[in-house]
Amino acid sequence: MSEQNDNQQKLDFVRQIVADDCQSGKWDGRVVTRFPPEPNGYLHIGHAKSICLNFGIASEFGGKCHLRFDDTNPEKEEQEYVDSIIEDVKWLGWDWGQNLFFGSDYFQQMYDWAVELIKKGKAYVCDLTGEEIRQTRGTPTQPGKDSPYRNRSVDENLDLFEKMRKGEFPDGSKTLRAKIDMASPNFNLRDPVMYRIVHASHHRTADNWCIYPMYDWAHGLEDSIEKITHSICTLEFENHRPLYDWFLDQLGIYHPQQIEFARLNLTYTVMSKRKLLKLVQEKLVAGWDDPRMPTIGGMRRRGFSPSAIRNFCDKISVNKFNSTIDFALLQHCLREDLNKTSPRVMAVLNPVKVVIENYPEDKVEYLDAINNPEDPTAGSRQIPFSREIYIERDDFMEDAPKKFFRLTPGREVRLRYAYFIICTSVIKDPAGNITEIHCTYDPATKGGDAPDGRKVKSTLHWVCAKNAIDAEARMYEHLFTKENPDDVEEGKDFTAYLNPNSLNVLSNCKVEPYLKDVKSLSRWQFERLGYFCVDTDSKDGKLIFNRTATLRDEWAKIQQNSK
RNA sequence: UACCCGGUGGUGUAAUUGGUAACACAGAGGUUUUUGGUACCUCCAUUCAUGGUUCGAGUCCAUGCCGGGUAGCCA
Repeated sequence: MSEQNDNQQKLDFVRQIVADDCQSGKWDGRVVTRFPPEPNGYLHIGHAKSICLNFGIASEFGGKCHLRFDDTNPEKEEQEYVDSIIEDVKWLGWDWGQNLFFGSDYFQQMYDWAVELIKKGKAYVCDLTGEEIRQTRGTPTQPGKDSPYRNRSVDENLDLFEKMRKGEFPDGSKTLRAKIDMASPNFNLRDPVMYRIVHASHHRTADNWCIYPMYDWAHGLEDSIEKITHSICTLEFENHRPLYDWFLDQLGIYHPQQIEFARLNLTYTVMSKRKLLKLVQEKLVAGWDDPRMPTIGGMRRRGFSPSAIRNFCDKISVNKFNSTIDFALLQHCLREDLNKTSPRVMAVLNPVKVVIENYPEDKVEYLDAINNPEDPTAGSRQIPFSREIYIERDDFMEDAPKKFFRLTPGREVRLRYAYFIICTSVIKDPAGNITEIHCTYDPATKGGDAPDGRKVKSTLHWVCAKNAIDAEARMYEHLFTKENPDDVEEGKDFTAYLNPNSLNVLSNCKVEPYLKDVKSLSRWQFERLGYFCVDTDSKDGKLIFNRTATLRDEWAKIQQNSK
């Protein structure tokens, strides 16, 4: 058993079940879980919760976790999704070893078991149309009606089922149904469909099959074949568990335990595949990996690290009731990791030129800058300094309120790793916009400390004008303005709450020359601004950064509160 | 109005399984600081309601209230 359990750390209810089973020897000490995505879309942060749960349990209890594609619906599934899912799970840092499986590999076995159920008189071929099945299913308060085909003979069922498989019937003309109880209070037991006829080519089995198993029939069999011990799924399958159990019991085959947990909800985001697809299709975002999307691909491109996501999944734990996690918790996990791992660098997003009047015209000197104060092994680098530099426009105010500590006429501030400067004058264009700020510097403060011990209230980041590299920064905010975009008013849909400011492109940024050869997707902290990640669109000569997250910002809070 | 599941601070999870509500996030205030970052400190709930069992209930029982899920030939 794992260290975590030896230490008697709090176990969530799923892990508690697994721990109890290990203790009682229910599965002979085996722990086998699985992550079973349908390859019909991209993975998102909600899937990450499930992935971390299943792979996490396997690794903590010395078991295995299978990656299994539940590919039983050829009309929706594609190889492209299989590839992206594999990439995403790997990126998150999980390893399934040899245990990569596909539900479609079990089609023959499933078929044979269906035949067995027919022989036992537990399944029948039904000629009702979809509409008729719906009409005879009954309502919550009324039982359904038996299908007129319910009592066909075993031989007839066997014959018809074989013909279904051979392609002798058109799509939708017949189904194979389990013969259970049309009066069951649980709809799932009102003679559920096991097979439907679909003449569609499957991404793996091509045209070998024209009948495809339904989820309820297929899923338990897949679990059984793979000798899964704990089949963990989301809450909406709770009502399906009796059916999961029924199929396995009728067949008398290996029977895993299904356990349901609540799916993840996050403030300011939508999680359903349908809604995410709509955002992509209607071009409300740039694609599945748009950095504003909660998809794993989007988050990767935004600059999230796998460990930030995994820590987040640990912290939220799992439970059986619906809850909505504050986006701020995700952000906290992100910053916690990025703070420790991201090299610091200086970049000016919204530049204004500063001329240091008493600094020699042609001089360039190199100053020592620490790469990461949280990580001594990250070392330091040399940054160029000269008479003209850029600072952030927001770091200067002509008429500053008392709580503004930054540059303002007559006040001394520090340029990080460089010198103290004092603003002496401001140059404006005819329209009144500031074009240059003139300052003087104190040569004795080189490196950022005054030998006489005098202090300054603030430190500014800057970039040497002569050596600066141009860059673009894509500034992101929440995709939605509303905490719960799913909570819609009459006549609106969730897209009504899209944040018009969710993307703001700054194309005139200046970054220090150290960033010349950055690698795609590398993560940096721009001092005093936030964490940034090199976008996949970034090229030599055209640097593009995505703002992953801002730093916590006291000054922004003060401004906000004074409004 | 059928069946299933669930209710602990603003949010998310804990509570030695009946022993006197803990941790984290958010928020507020403060200390430190060459990032208004980081780190650190302080403050912020008597557990949906009402009854009951008990020396003792967030934990057990009853009733009620509230929330979620379920009527695809989707998963």
